[in-house]
Amino acid sequence: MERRVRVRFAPSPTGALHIGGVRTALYNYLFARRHGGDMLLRIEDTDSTRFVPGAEQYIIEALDWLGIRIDEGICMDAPNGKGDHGPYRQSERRVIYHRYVRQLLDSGHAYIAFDTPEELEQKRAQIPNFQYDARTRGLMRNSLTLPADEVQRLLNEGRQYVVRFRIEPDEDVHVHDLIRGEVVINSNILDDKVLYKSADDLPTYHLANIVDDHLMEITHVIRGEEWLPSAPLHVLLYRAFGWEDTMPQFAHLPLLLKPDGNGKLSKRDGDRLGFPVFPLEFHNEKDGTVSSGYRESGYYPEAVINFLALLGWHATGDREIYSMDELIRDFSLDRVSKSGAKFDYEKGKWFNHQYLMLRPDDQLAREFLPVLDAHGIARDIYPMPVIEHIVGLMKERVNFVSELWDQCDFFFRAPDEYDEKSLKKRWKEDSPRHITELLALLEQQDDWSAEALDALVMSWIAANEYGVGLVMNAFRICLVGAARGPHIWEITGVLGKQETLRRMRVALQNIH
RNA sequence: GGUGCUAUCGUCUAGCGGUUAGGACAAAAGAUUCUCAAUCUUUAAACCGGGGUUCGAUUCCCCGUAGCACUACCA
Repeated sequence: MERRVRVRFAPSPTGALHIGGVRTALYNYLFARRHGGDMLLRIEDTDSTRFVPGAEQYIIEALDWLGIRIDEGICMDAPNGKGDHGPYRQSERRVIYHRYVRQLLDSGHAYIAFDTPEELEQKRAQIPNFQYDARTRGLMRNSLTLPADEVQRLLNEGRQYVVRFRIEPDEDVHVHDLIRGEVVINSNILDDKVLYKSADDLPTYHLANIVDDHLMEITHVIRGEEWLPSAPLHVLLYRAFGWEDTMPQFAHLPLLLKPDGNGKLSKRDGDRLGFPVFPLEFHNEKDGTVSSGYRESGYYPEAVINFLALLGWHATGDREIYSMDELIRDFSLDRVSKSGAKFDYEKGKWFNHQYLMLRPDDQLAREFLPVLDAHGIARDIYPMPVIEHIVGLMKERVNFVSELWDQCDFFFRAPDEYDEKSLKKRWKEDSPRHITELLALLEQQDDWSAEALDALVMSWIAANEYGVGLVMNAFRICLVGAARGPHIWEITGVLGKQETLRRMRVALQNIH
C-alpha cells in the first residue's frame, strides 16, 4: 500500500534556527509538496537544560518569512499545533514515551542503569575507548548485573537512573539511504544509548524521535548528515518496537561547510566572516547575544530560498533561478549531492540582485522609503513617481535596497563636500570658467528636457572646442559632488532647473 | 584512536564508459561612456594519486590520500 508522504522538520529550540537547519526544512518542504504530502513541524525540546526562550517562536517566524508552510504541528496559525497526531512538542508527550520505554524494558530490549555521571567519567578515564555496550555493561551497575530486589530497592529509594537500549553485538546493520545508497555499520561500534533519563522524566532524542516519527506516520526522514552514524541505532529501535514494516525511508543531506578553512558552518562563523548564518535577527535572552539575520540584512526570502536550494541540490542543466513553485516541481532527492557544500556568501548576494531586478519599480520605491527616513530625508521631497524613476534608474547597480542610498543620495540632498579624488582628476584649471559659461547658458534655457539640454550643451561645447569629458565631468561634480551617478541629463531631469543652477553656483563658490 | 560518509575549475555544480569536460559566482581583459556602476564580449581556471575492469575511464571496482561527520544522561 502506498502511504501518503509525510515528512517533518524537527528542530530543537536551543537558539536561532541555523541556516543549515533552514535548508533541511526547505528540502523537507520541497519533497512534501512535490509528492503532495504533508510537512510537519515538531519541537524536540527533550533537553530541558538547553532550552532557550523565544527560540520556538523564532523558528515559526523564520519558516513563515521564507514561505515554508507547515501543514501539521506547531505553526504560525496554531502555536500549540494543529493536526490529530499531537501534541507536537516533545516535552508535552511524556506519558506517551513512558509507555514505549516500558515496552522496551518488558521485551528485554532495554535495561535500567544506575551509573552516575561521575562513575561513567571514571570508567572512561580507566578504560581507553570506553563504550557502554555488550562488552562492558556487565561491569556496570544496571538491572542486568544487579539482583532484581536490589534494582527495586534503588528504584523505590528514588535513585536517579537511565534506561539504556540493549544492543546485540556482532551484527551488520543495513541502512538504506535515499541519497547514499546502502550503508552498513556493525553493531559493535554502537553503544547502549540512553533512551530515557529519570532526572527530568524525559526521553533522549533517539527514543523520542523514533516514537514520534512512528506515531506521526512519517514516511521519509530527511535530515543532516551528522545523523548518519546514528541511523543504524534508529533502525534497531524500529525493529525492537516491531515497526520495521512502516519504518520511514532515510535521506541524509550533505552538510553546509565554512566558506574558509575546514569544518561545518557554525553559529559563530557569521560574526567571524561578516555575514548572517540565521534567517532572522535573534536576541538570545539566555546569553544576551544578538545574531544578525538575512531578513534584516535586506535579503528577499525568495533569494535566500533559491540560494539555499542550490547548495546541495541541482537539476540537470544550467538553470540557476528557481521560484519556490519551480523548485517544488523539479526537486528530487536523487539529485541531492553527497558531498558537503561550502557556503558561498558572494553568490547569495548575486541571487538577491536577481530578485531585486525582478521587482517592479513602484514596489522597490516603497521599500526604499524607510531608507530615506533613516537618512532624514522627507518622504514628500519628490512625488512617488519620481522616486520610482530614481529607483528604476539605479536598481541594476545594487544587491540590496539599502545600497540604493549610496548610489542616489545626491538626488535627495545637495553635496556638502566634493570628493577629493574626483576633483583632482576631473576639476581642471578651466573648469570654473566652463561652469560659469554653462551656468549662463542654462539660465536662458526653458526647455529642460534631456534632448534639448543635450543638443544645447553639446553644440556649445563643439562651438567653443571644449572637451566634452572635461566639461561634463566638472558639471557632474557640481551636481553630485563626485564622479559617479547615472547619465547627467537624468540628474538634471530629476533636480530641475532651479536646483541644478543652484548647485552650480554653490560649487563655483566652494571649489577652489 | 575507532566507525562512517565524501572527493570535477578558488566556490556552487552539469556530466550518469567515447564530450574541444558545460553553466553560474568570484577574478582578469576588452567594448561602451561625461563619471561610477551596470551591461555585453572574451580570457584564465578542474576530473586527488595508484592499481584494476574495459577496445576505451572523470564516470564502474579496490587500495591509498585528503576532507568532513559521529564517537554525551545534546540534538
